[in-house]
Amino acid sequence: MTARKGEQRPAATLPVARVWVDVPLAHLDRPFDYLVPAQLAETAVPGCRVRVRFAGQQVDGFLAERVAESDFGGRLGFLSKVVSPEPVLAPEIAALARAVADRYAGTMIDVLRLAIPPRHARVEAEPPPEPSPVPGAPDPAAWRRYPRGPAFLEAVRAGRQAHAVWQALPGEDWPVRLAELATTAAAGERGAVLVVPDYRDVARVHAACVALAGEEAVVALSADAGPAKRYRRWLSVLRGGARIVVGTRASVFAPVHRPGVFVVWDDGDDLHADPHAPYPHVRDVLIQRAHAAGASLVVAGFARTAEAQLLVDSGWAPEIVAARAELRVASPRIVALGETDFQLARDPAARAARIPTVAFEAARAALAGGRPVLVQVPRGGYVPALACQQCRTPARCRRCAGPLGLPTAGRAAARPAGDVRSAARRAGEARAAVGRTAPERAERIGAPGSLFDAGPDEPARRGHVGVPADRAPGAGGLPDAPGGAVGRWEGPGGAGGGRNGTDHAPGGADGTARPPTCRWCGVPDTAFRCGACGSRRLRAIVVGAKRTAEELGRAFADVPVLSSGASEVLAEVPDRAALVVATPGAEPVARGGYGAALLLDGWALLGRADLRAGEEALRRWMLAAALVRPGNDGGRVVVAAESALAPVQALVRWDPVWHARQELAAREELGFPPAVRMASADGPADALATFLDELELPPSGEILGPVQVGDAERALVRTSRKDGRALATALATAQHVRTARKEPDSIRVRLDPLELI
DNA sequence: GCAATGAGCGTC
DNA sequence: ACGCTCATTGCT
Repeated sequence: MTARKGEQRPAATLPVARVWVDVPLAHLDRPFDYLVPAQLAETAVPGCRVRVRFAGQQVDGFLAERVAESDFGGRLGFLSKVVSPEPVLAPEIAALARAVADRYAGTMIDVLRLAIPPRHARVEAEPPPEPSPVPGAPDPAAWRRYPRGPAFLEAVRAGRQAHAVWQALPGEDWPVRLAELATTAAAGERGAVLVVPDYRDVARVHAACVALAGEEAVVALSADAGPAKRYRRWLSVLRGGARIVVGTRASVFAPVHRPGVFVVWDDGDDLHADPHAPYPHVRDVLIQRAHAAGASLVVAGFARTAEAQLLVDSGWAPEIVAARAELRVASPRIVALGETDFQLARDPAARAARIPTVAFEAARAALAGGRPVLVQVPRGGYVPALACQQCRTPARCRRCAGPLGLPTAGRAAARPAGDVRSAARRAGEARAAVGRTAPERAERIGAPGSLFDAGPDEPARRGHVGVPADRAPGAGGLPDAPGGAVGRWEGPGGAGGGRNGTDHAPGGADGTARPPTCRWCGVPDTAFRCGACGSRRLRAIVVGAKRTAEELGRAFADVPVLSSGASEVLAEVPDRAALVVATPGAEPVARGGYGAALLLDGWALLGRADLRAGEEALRRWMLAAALVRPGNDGGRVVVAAESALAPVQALVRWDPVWHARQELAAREELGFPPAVRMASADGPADALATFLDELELPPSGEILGPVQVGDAERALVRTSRKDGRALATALATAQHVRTARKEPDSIRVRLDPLELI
């Protein structure tokens, strides 16, 4: 397949190959043209892997397309070699990768690295699989518990495009529901991609799909398989053998033929955010892909994210939720125990474990009935944040609403407030809040003209503009706003004096010498006052529930204790009396359902220095509580958290929709994603400063920070949603400039990063 | 005044 | 890791 030197002649037809070269430089993120030598005319097919000479080096690349002529002015080189004629880059995936790269201010080749697994020559030489038999459509009966469920399945069956945000009932056998969706598509000779957080979920959903659609129709793609196995399975999808793909995040790019339905399960799980550049999120990629492919999409989970709520609010996706009557039948009985309700059990052993009566009794009853009891304990290693001493609402910066923390010696506290710039300020308007001392600033926060005011270019009304489901989710690429423009965003106090708006507290916050400091913008807050209850006292969140769980084991001395966590994760536990201690995300499934669950990780989850802390706590609680039997079958859940808190109320009432609405409203008020588009930029101080200087932001653009993060610095950049595309373009352009200049330092850019501190 | 040499740069 | 440009050097 190698072209020999000297005697090269271009192919007779379509002699020009457009090639994505595998170089890491942002400013080279475009195809380069090469001549196809006559002897490679047949093998140099669109989508194949090639090697080309690029700047004197041999580099890998993907052949995007063959065309008749080039518009390059200079002399073209020849392709050096066709690595393999296998067309691994399907046109659909190429378009998707381009859109994802643009959405995340990254490069095509970075996305292709995520999308296309490494080649394995021996596997490629194996004969292609037979197309799998078309399965029959499954029985949609279980979907009748959800009013719009059967209609959605019917749309998938008929090959119509439909979107949905689905909240599963507690106890729902969701792997089987996902298998039904996939098999319904496969029955119509369409493909399906089911994306789940981890390999345990892959195994469960794969088994469910095999049971419905047959072994040959389904393939499991997850990173834990070796390279040969991985490539073989992926190839079987590419070659049309398997119609249903079950996998973890990278399978969003699986080259299924004629995709009919995409599903992301538990979209709030941070495993759905790829840790490799350009850090795409499964939900975003599937929204884009479903739209481009005319396929259906389900964003699913027990809990609902603010992002999913936005899809509903904008009219992009109708919701699939059960009626309250169904929920009453399915839900375990859930109670919350705050500190005030914390009545210790009389039993001496339980007393030693500091187990409240209600929890102790719930566990005792379940164990007496021969059923396992789930005990959810926090993982170690959460960064302690500051919260209100009195009501434990996380303490937030009054200017940018970032999380407050205690500065470690010699670090973030030193950054002056003057580092904060906004596009508006650059344009010449002096803005009020910048560079003032804290009390002065506090006075100004609620006033018009603060940094958080919606600019003149923002839409005047809050709210969403609904669009028909067949409309583009965003102009020309990934949906900047699924369903178009979303209303304006404002900071604290923007509209009518919000939560933290009018505080003007004298005196120190907690009596310490070092004032609490915002982890985002670096501004110290010498006059903290809780926005929720008005208290001026702060506390650091501390955790001790792991020990509680151990002591609980002693309280039930004759019951076996099983443990599932970071070191060893159990998939399933036997259906008999046992204490199952698990960290969030590692809860084993109990076949008949747990008799009870004790959720002891409340403060650790709610106290995380993360804007998603509440949503994340609810998500993890619901995942655990969903494993418990219905209340009328004795199922009990006890959560150790203050019942006044929104996530706790949402759990007790099993109302993920109510919580998601609140969460989204709060993000709109505070100026967090998904209400705004935000990016983080990390790098050495000097390089970052230059990078930020050169950013050409849209009018709504604003820079927070930088603040010190470890050895480097981090800034946050945000714009309104409608300027999301412009933000990504600005960041990409700034990266192009840097790599073109051969700057030695690199700046890491992430859009809408999940962890924002 | 101009060839010989080398560093830097773009990259088809 | 090549081949191009452009600056510097050294010789007539």
